[in-house]
Amino acid sequence: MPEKPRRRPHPSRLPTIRDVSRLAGVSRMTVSRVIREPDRVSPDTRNRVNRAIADLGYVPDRAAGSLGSRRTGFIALILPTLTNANFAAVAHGLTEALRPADFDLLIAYTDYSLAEEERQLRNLLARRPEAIVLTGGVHARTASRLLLAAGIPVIELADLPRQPIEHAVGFSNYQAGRTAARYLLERGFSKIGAVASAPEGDVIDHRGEERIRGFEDELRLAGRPTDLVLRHGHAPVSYDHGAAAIRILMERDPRPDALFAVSDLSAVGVVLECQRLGVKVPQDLSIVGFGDFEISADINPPLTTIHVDFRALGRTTGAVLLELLSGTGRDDAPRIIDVGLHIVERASVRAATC
Amino acid sequence: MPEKPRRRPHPSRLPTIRDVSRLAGVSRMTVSRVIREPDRVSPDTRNRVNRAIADLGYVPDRAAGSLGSRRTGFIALILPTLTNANFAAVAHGLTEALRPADFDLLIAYTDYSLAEEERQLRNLLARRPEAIVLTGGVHARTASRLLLAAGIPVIELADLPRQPIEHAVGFSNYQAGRTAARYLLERGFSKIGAVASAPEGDVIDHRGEERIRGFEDELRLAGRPTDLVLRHGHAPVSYDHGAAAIRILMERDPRPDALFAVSDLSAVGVVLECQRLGVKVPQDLSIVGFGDFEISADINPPLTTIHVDFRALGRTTGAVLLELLSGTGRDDAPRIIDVGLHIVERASVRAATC
DNA sequence: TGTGCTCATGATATCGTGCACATGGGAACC
DNA sequence: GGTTCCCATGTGCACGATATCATGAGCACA
Repeated sequence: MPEKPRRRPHPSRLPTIRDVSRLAGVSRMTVSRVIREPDRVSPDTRNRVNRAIADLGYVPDRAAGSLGSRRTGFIALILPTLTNANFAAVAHGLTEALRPADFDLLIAYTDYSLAEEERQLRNLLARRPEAIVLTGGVHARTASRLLLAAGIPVIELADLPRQPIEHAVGFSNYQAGRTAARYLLERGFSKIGAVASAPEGDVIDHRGEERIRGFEDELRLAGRPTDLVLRHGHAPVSYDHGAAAIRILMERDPRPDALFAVSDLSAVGVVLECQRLGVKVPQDLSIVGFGDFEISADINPPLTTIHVDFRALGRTTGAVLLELLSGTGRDDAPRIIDVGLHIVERASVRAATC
Repeated sequence: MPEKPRRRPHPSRLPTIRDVSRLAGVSRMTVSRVIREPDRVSPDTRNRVNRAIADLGYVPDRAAGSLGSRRTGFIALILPTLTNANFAAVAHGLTEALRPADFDLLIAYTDYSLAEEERQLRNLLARRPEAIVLTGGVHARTASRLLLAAGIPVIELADLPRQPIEHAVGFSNYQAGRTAARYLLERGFSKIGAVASAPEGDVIDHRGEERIRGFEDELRLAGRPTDLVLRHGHAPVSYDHGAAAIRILMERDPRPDALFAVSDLSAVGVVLECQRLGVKVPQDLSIVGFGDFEISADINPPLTTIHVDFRALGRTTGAVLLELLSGTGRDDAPRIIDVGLHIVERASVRAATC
């Protein structure tokens, strides 16, 4: 028996599952099955329904579907910015991993502000994501509370915090800084400096700051001074940041003979400014960067830098997510995955003098 | 009188508007009003409800809300890629404009594939966006049909197609190419070349191809040959593309004395490779790019290029969107907005020889 | 005092889909 | 041949919110 008649819907509305069911002469539930578990519908009926779907141009409303199923298919992603190629790569990698499972990414960015992160978080929560991915490290207190109260998996990205909220996929920025310092120390440099951004209000590059902290600690452990570590400008850094910073440092006495830049973007700026100033890299100044951006390999000289595969990081995060979400709900032990990092040696560092 | 009792909800669920209404001793409708039109609720009641909201940590479920209100608050954005700084800037600009009106961006990217664009489109439509923004120009036939059938505003971005689907905010890539050619012709160059990507399957940079088409047309109108226009590699182009392309062109006889690169990324690669090859820019080779990326101003020599303010383009698109969506539904005349472009003269082009 | 208006609030009916359970027919089994 | 089971399909309702209309109190005005 057909379903009881309803008020005629507004004619300009998008077709609904009911329109399809009427056209195909089946119940709504059968249409729903054809879409989600076609094997459980007889081939004959299935064809009829599929034709009706095509004729009407029917596209299921996922908002409506998620109301009942409690599955929105959304994953929330909060990044500092999209204009950084490495963060964009994270988004790409995550999408790659998630797409086959029919998840959509809800992307927000904070411009490195904690207050903005919290605002974005609150906003995203209203869309009922099934998991939240955000850059790891420092969060506003209220934000942490919101994250815990949401009752969904939380993955911190790109840094392994000492106290992760729950899961984390990334690497130790602190160790990255120490690695850079050790690399320069081992090569016998004596006047080692660094360039980073300075905090401005709540706009702080916490991961960059971790790297510089590690860098300074390693210098101190080696009994070296840290007064050539320059914090200048504010996040996000870019070419101009490096250019301005190196101009300042070259006024210092003594001048640095080696430099770690908190980001390749800044490091590239240093290299280009050195070209203009007539400072020879690496003869007069050696440079190590972080991030291994595309441009880093192409400038002259190509940049020695710390490489992290951010796209893979995104993919790994996606894989962890799928595991957590497909799971039976048990086994929610925190995943802490270190994707590691390594130095890519190019020509911006002078060979050891010893 | 209180609402009729319901089955006790699952205890671990997120609080709903009903939980709030019970705690505050009001109806659900009143809670809804406190959130969306607080002025229409008495201060006393409003405070009670707000306290209940805070106590429970209630966050409204927008998916549920949109079912009734037919307003999802989603704007769909389809871009070729996120790893291009100019497209990322579009996303930023659009977000800026849309955030105050409480819209969220649903971002998808196609990797320059038309088939992928259509897939993404179909996927996005299931979220019932209130408008669709996508890069303008060429689309799959099915995609165009889907766009029209969706019954929502469609804005094409970053190119002004000859036949826009509906609205368009951007500039003429064809004119950009002609402008570049005219610029080089006026400066008296005789062996003018260009580098672009070649189509590969359905992976085509249609906007870049428009620029090259304009460039070639202008050369032809001036009676010049176009055999130094090189299509090489496939989209998206980057530094390596330019480096490889210039190596090929420098084998040609005659060699070009001036070059237009379809994108600054490629142009920067050309400049850097010229540094390595010992080709002097601009003395031996002059270069004009497109896009005015951040790196373009910082390399040596800095790049003469065609500038388009993509962030502003995003903001303008957002403003148009708000106008279209706030409107009464009438006045849906197509908006075609040309944001223009201009040449930024730097040092990569030799001064006129005449 | 009666009429009419505004204001604050509530009751009810959806919005479009998925879940849980019901139903009926046919095959399989002893 | 009766019982059991499975398969294909249908029914009813819940999901969490909003739109619409209803209600009653309070007030102004003639």
